[in-house]
Amino acid sequence: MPSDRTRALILDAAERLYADRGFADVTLRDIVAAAGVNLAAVNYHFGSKDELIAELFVTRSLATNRERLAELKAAEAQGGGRANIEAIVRALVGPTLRGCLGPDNERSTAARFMIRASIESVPPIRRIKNREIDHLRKFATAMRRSLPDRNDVDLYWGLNFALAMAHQTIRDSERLSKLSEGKCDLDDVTDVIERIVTVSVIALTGREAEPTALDSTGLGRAVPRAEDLRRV
Amino acid sequence: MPSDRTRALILDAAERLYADRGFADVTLRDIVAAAGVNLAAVNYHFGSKDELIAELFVTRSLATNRERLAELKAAEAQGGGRANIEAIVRALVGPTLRGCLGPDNERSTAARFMIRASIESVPPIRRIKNREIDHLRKFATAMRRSLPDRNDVDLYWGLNFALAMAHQTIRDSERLSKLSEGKCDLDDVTDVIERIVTVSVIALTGREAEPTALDSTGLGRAVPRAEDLRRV
DNA sequence: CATAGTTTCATACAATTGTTTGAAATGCAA
DNA sequence: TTGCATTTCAAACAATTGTATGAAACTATG
Repeated sequence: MPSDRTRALILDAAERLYADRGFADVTLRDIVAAAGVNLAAVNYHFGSKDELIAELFVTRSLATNRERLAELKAAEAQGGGRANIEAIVRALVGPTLRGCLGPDNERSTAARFMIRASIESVPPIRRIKNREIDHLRKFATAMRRSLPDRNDVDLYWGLNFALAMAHQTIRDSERLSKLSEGKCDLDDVTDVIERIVTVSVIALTGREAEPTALDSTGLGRAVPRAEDLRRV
Repeated sequence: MPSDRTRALILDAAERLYADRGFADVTLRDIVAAAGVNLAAVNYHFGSKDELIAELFVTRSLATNRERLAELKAAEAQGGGRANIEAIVRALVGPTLRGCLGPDNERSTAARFMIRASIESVPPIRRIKNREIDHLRKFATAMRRSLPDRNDVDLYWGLNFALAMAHQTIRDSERLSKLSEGKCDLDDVTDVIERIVTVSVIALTGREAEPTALDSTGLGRAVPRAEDLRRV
C-alpha cells in the first residue's frame, strides 16, 4: 500500500493528457508514457481504463458538488433557513463556472479536464452523471422554500435553464467568443455568472415579458403563462 | 452513376443505427450488415467512415438551417424588414426543438440522430459545427435590427442563452424528466419552445429583475445592467 | 536472513477496426 | 457481341487498443 505514488502519477498524467487532447485520442500507452510507469500499472491500480476515467471524474465532480452545497448552506443560514433565490442560483452555477472559465493561464488542468468531460461525453462519465439528480434535488427543494408560491414545474424549468446556460456557455465558449468577435469577455467570470443568475432568477420568479405589439407567427401563445406571478 | 441505391441504403442504415445505439458502438460492419451491402461499399461511395458521418450530419443540419432562415425571413417580411424579437428567437430555436423533442413515436430517425450528434460529439461532426457561426451571424444581425438600442454584447449573450437553453434541454431532457418526476412534459414541444422564447426575450431586451429584498452574498452585483431598457 | 505480500515490468494476447486490393459482376454504349 | 466504365464482393491487411500473464524486483515482517 505504500505505492500510491504510481497511482497518483497515473491520475495526474491522465488528467493532463485528457484535458489537453481530449478522450478520443489519448491511449493508455500515452498515459503511462507521460507518467513514466508501466502499461500494466493502470489495470493493476484501477482495474480498467474506464474505471480510471471514472475516478478522475468523480473526484472533480464531488469537489464541485461540495462547493455548491457549501454556498447553498451559507445562503440558507443567512436567510434563516430560506435562502433568497438569487443566492441559490449563484450557488448552483457559480462553482462550475468559476472552475471552467477564466483566463487561460489561471485555468487549472482540473477545469480543462472537466470541460472535456462535458464536451466529449464518454461512456464511463455518462454513467456517473446520471446519479447527479439527487444532488440537484437539494437545489430544487431550496428553490421551493425560497419561492413557495411558484409551482413546481416552473421551478424545475428554471433550474434546468440555469444549468443549461452555465453548461452550454462553458461548452461553447469558443463559439460565443468568435461570434461576438471577442466582444463577449468569457474571462470575466463574475460578469458571466451575474448574467446567468439574472436571467435565471427572472425565469424562476416567472416575471412576464412585456407583451409585444404583434404576434407575428400565426402560432399564438400555446402556454397559459399567467399563473401565480406573485413577487418573492 | 446509376447506383445511388447502395449509397442511399448505407445512409439510411447508418442514420438509423447511430440514432439507436450512438456513434461509439456502431462499426462499419454493423452498418453494411444492416444495409445489406458489402463492407467496401462505404469507402467506395464515401471515402471514409468520417465522411459518411459528416454527410449525414450536414444533410440534416442544412435542413434545419433552411427551416430557421425561412422562419426568420417570414418574420422579417411581416415586420417590414424588422422582425419582432420574439419571432426571431422562435425562428432560432423552434426548428431544432421541434425536430428533437416530442413523443417518441413521432420522433423521426433523423431527429434521434441529431440528438446523438449533439450528445456524443464525434470529431467529424465537431469540425462541421465550427462553421455554424456564419449562420448564427444572420440571427445576430436580425436581432440588432429588431433591438437597435441594445448593445451588441447583450444581444450576443442573449443569443447564446437562447441556444443554450434549447440545446441543453434537448441533450438533458431525460434528466429534467427524472428530476421533475415527469411533471415537466418534454413532449409538449410548443410549451418548451414558448418557455425558452419567453426567457430569451427577457434576456435580450434586458428587462431588469425586480431587486430582491436583500443581497445575501456579500458579493454584490458585478454587472452594470441598467443600460438602455427601451421597449421594441 | 528468509518469507510472504505487494508492486513493477516486458511481453504477448485477442479482438476490433477502418481501409485496401484485385478480381468478378454488372450496366451500357458502339 | 465487344469493349469500357462503374460497381460489388470476398478476403486480407495493418494498425491500434485494452487487457492478461508470469516472472522479476521490491518491501516489510517474522
